[in-house]
Amino acid sequence: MKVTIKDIAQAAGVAKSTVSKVMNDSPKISEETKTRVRDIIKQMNYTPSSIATGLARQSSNTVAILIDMSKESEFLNQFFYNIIGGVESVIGPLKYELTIANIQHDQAEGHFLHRLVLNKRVDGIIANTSVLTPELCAELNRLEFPYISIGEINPPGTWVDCDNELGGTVLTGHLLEQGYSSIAFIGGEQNEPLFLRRIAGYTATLRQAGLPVRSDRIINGRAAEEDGYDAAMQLLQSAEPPDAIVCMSNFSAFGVLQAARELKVQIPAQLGIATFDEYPLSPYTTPPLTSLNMDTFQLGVSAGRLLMDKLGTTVTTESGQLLEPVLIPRLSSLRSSK
Amino acid sequence: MKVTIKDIAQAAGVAKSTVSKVMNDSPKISEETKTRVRDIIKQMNYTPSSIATGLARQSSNTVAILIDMSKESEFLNQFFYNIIGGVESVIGPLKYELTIANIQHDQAEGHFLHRLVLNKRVDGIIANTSVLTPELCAELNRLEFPYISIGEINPPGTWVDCDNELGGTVLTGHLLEQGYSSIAFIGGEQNEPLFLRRIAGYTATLRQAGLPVRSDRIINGRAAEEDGYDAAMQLLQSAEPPDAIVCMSNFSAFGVLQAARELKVQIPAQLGIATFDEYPLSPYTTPPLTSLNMDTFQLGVSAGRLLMDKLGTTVTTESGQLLEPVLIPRLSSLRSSK
DNA sequence: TTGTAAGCGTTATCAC
DNA sequence: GTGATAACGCTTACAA
Repeated sequence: MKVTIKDIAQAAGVAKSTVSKVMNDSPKISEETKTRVRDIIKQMNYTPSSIATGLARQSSNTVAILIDMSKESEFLNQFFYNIIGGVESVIGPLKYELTIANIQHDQAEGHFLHRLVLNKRVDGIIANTSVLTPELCAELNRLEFPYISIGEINPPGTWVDCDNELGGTVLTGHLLEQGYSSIAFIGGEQNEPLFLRRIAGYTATLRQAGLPVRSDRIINGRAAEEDGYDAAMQLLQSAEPPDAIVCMSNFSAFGVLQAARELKVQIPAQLGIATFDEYPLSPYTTPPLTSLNMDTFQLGVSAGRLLMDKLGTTVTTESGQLLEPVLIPRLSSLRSSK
Repeated sequence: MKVTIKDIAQAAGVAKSTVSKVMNDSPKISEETKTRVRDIIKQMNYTPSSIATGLARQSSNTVAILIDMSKESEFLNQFFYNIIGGVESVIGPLKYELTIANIQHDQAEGHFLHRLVLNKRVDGIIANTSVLTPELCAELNRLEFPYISIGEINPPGTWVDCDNELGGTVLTGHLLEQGYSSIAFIGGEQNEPLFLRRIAGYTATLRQAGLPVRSDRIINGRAAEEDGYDAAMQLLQSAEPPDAIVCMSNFSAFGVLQAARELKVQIPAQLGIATFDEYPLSPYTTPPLTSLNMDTFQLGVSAGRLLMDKLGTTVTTESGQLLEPVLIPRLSSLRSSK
């Protein structure tokens, strides 16, 4: 039923190795036999078994994106889906396959290190920092196994990330430009690196503008609607309410919108809102949200390229690993036009 | 460097075949040797090469989800992302890997039939009807290659789908219950199967309620905001405007909200809105949208189960392939409480 | 330029 | 119970 290299060899009256060389377009085979063998290959509709090839070549031509699906917040992030597309767009044309692996099932023996790496099931890995713990990175380094981290990691490791500090700068700067002067920041989790980066940009921008950085204007919490609502309520009802808020996510921002609506605070007149992340809902809230788009597809592209580089498939790769975010100004923060 | 079955055999002083049997927990091996060999395996940190195993067993323990990333509308649908999660959740524990393949690059020789199927790279395939054309299904049937379609296909093929007709019924029924009596339907593409199913439910429900089905109340178009806006404008400014609208998507619905706002039509008092699909934005529009949630994660689970069944890995599978949608009533259609 | 033969790391079929 | 040995389908020196 299935046709193998042997069948082709026989049909063409040549050795298996010759067929193999023809398949790989070796220069040591005469054009004559090449075309002859190729004809037969077409005729018999032969496709080499990638498993056998993999065994012989000691590689699988596959890379994995690791995801922790147990973390809903992470899995549900459409963010990852875009990364998948970005990675695929660079590795696909290079004849690599993409497998998506959930690290959740990975108890002891089922650990992805075994299931995918030692296994030789994949040639390289892409994952974010919550999966790629320092210990894992150390292990992968020791094994000299190629991997790319989404999010900054320690030196020997290669990573890509969105420039979150710049993001904090851009959002804060935008609000300042719009004439807001008392800007709060909400929705970050205390010591989370993501928050720290973003708040750094926020802080630096305020300082540079000669404005004070007040700790009572920075409210930590989850990046969820309720937390955004609570934070906004607290801020807006304080003695000196801010006149603008930078939010960690669209959901936080929606909570702020809700609070403002209830307190009859006019947006953008009395309160400006600008938020990280461009979710599909950003344009559809009332008013639409000024948001900062991080091109996660491009993030996947960068990660894919870096990985392909490591795998020796030469691709022109930019050395910079930080992607610039793009501000999308919408009504929630535009009062200069008034 | 890398440790193979041979190394273990030598270290344990047994034959390779014995080690293999131990790995597969064959009953013909004494507990004694089993534990001895296992100890060595642990010690030497041995993991069998899945490529070699694949070659020997003639299977890859991998299934693919095919996506056409060139169709933005399709790729961007977070819908697919949930399916991925659903599929993974059933095949993962069964030691299958998941690969995501883009059929876009598949010109001639690069066609996925070669790249994945004839290739033996994957043991089974899951894809939606836009990828699984009748010709492809025929070919796969001929090859007796296992595949599951997301969306109904012809007889020999196995498929899963959301019950879109029931969806049409539920949404229309809900609006009727809320006291609306003149219900329009917008956003479907003329002959698209998805639209036909949904409109069938809508039509049947109206008929059953003794209401007329008026063709001027059914407006086709893309499921995008602008189209929804245009359709709503047209309907609401007509001689006999409807008092409720069923939308094909959240985006259509947002267009309707926009139009209603401009025309000062009160929602839900003067106009009820209910829509297919529960996007993250549904709860955040003004007012929040009554929407119909299709559990696409569960769709992936069903597809995964059916495929595992075909691959002989017995899993308890429900025979029904239609998933029931769940109505999430929100303010945009609730006037009975008033 | 083409053919021979030895791997690649498992599994599976028989003997023992 | 355990061990040779032949597949599995392809690649790759090394010969010819």
